[in-house]
Amino acid sequence: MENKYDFKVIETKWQHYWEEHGFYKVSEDPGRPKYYDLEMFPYPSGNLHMGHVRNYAIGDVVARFKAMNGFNVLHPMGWDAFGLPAENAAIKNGIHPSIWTDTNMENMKSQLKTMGISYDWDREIATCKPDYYKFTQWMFLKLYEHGLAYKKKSAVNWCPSCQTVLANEQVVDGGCERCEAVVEKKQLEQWFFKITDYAQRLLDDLEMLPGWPEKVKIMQRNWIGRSEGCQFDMKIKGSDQVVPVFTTRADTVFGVTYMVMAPEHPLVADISQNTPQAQEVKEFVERIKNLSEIARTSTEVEKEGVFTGAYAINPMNGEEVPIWIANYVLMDYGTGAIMAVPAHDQRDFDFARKYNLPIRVVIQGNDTPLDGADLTEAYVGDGKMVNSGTFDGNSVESGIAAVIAYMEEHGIGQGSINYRLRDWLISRQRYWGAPIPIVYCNDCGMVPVPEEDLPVLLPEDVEFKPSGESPLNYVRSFFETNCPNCGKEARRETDTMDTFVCSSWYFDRFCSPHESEQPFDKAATDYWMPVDQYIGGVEHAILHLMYARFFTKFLYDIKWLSCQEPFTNLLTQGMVLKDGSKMSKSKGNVVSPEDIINTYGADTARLFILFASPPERDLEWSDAGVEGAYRFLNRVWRLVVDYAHLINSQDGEGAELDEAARQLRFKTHATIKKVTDDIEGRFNFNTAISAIMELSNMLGAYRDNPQPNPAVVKEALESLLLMLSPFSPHIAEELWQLTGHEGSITLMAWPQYDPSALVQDEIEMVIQINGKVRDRIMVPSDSNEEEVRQQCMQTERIAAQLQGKTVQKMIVVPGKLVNIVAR
RNA sequence: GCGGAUGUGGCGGAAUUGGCAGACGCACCAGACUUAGGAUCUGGCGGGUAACACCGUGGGGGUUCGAGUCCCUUCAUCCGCACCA
Repeated sequence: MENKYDFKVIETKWQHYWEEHGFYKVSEDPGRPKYYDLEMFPYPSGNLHMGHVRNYAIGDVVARFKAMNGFNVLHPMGWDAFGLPAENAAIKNGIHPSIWTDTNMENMKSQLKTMGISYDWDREIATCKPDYYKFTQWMFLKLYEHGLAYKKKSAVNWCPSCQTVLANEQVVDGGCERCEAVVEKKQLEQWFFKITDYAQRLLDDLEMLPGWPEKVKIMQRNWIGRSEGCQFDMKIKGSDQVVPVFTTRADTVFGVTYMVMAPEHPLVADISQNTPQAQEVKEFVERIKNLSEIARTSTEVEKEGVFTGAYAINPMNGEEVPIWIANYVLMDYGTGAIMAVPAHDQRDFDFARKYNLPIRVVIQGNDTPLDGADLTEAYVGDGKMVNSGTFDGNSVESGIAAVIAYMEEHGIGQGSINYRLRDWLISRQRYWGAPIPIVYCNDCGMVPVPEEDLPVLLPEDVEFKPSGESPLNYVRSFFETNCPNCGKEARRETDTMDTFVCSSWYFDRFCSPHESEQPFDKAATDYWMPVDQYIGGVEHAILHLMYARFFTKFLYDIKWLSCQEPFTNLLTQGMVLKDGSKMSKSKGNVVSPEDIINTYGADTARLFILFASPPERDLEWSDAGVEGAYRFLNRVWRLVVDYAHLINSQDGEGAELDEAARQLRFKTHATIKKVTDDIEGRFNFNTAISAIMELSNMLGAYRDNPQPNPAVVKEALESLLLMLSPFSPHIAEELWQLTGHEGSITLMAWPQYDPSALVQDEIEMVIQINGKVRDRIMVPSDSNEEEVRQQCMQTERIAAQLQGKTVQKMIVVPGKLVNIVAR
């Protein structure tokens, strides 16, 4: 046959056809159910990698499948286009970040187009464009207006060699990702978003997300880290000062033998003043301050501390206990100070043993020694309170409640909840980001830029410092401005926003990407939001997904959005591996999507990547596997070509089906059922594809039939192409046309199975003896249990096996098997 | 240390509700076609055996007529968090 599968011609042809006919452009249509299908938009690094291909192939199957099932599908794509690599490229190669980014976006867009994904490109957005970041700035202003954006001095990661602040994610193993210098801590004025105000809702509303992987929800729960306890004040002996402490173990308050404050605690200098320990304390604080984040907080580091010379008073029993400062107490959790109960907290125990501090047992477990001196480790289990005055005899649980109640009654302290979650530091001392819309005026102080003055444009003409320091600090025309309030000379904020801010609301923007006066049109988000299916890498399980949820809740609160959660269903796809590890330049195991698409075509690339593994799991790249996918598409091609004469004739309509034809029809409908269930119910594209392969195999074998039934073949082939089309759309289009259909397969309805075709006259039943398969029989599918029992005893093999045995029991699983229990 | 996941042929994987372990694909072996084959088609393919028997889902134990699937225990690998009071 001269008609060969020429993917290059076919793929180009249909990509142009789809584009010319605007197939994937969508608008709101109240008459149809909507479906918002979204893949995490990429950073425009310049080239697609296999992880992208996998992500977008998965998303495209969902989009095409839903469209064929009658949904009005929104499937947009854009660019998370601000960020450090562009700036590094500028420093290294002298290319302006905007040019570098534009070039990359263009390149990746054309690569995406060769994949044949059903994007509505009219909705393309890039977060680095003023028409977008204008509204990122608007988001900032709204948060500011509602008291959720604030500035405070904070310890940040500082790279002494690059002379700049680094984001947490830019610190790799305690060093700068760019120059590997050891990162230091530095106190700087920084902008924060008050995500902690939403901690409880972010936690509670995880319950509203049954469509999210449990794993991601657990990670978020742990990250939020809610813990219930109480907070109370410890008075400083001989002073009016008090130090609040937080504990989850109020029941152990009578076991307090010392107190610990974080070295950074603001009262440390005060209380140690005029004590013999003052100098030692000062030195210790200095030393700890200069440690890197890793050296400071790692569990590997041995606990150490110094006595401050001061004493605190336990409000429950009036006892005086020494106040220490130690490296194991952190300033930014709880109150930065703890009551130490070495008998019942392992960390306190370790510390107490090291510095010979007393250990007093106040919870008596079954075998807990009463004397702290006999303990070998802290006792953290349940038990009865002892040495605790009137509270003795309480269990841990009732003791906690009783002590808190007592504290509240006597004005000592109160029940309190702490979160591990911290406010979101959004300042970046970088050029390539959305400028923070704030002006500093000597008279008016901090003044937000009025909405009508947005966007605060990034100046184009800047000079990049080799040190990495933000060029914005040197652009007078940028930072010299007038106060929006009083008109006097003022200075503009030169920090830009973390790129996670840009990606916290882009899914809203996709609903109405061309709005110029507002971030999005409420009618559009009311129609499209929330995203029905969100797909991306699990590496965003916490940061991006938490920030996006926070923004959505905030926009809901200020009545801009009608949904409280942005993503109804979440699919976290696994990584693409080669030789057992993640593809990376340093390992030299990178497979380029461009090469694969050039050699085998997009249909093959997509098919392989979806077939090789279920989406959530890691996928091992295999060149041989790609060959296999390519061969399969070639087989389908030949199959259709071979049958072309048959299906173009109209013979055989309504004719009686022989056994072979009935089997083929059964397989067709069974496959439709299976593929539909696999895609819709559980996103198992690998098994869906294997089912399509089975149908194809059966159709291939049926070619040998001397009297084929054209109607049954036609139905089988059409179903095959329809089911293949979400996975490998180009070849499906071409073969659809080749089999005499007008128009595009993309617009066709998903095939429906006919339950009556799945009814069989006879079914096979397995016969087991003592749980082992010994024979199989065909029985009429309407046989009752008694008939099956009779029949299975009569087969030769079963009769032989049962020689000399007594049948004790028979278990019949209708339609499946019979198990004969014989001894 | 805590939390989570995974473990099935030579390989990727399937078995969806406790009911035929190994679908589908790759690799491999044999055959057909052919000047040729790294194309295509047909057949085979967990171990074991002449054929049965028998053994087999990381290891050990248990529940059950029946376990890859449920329970207990243990090992290995990967991921996340990591002094969170």
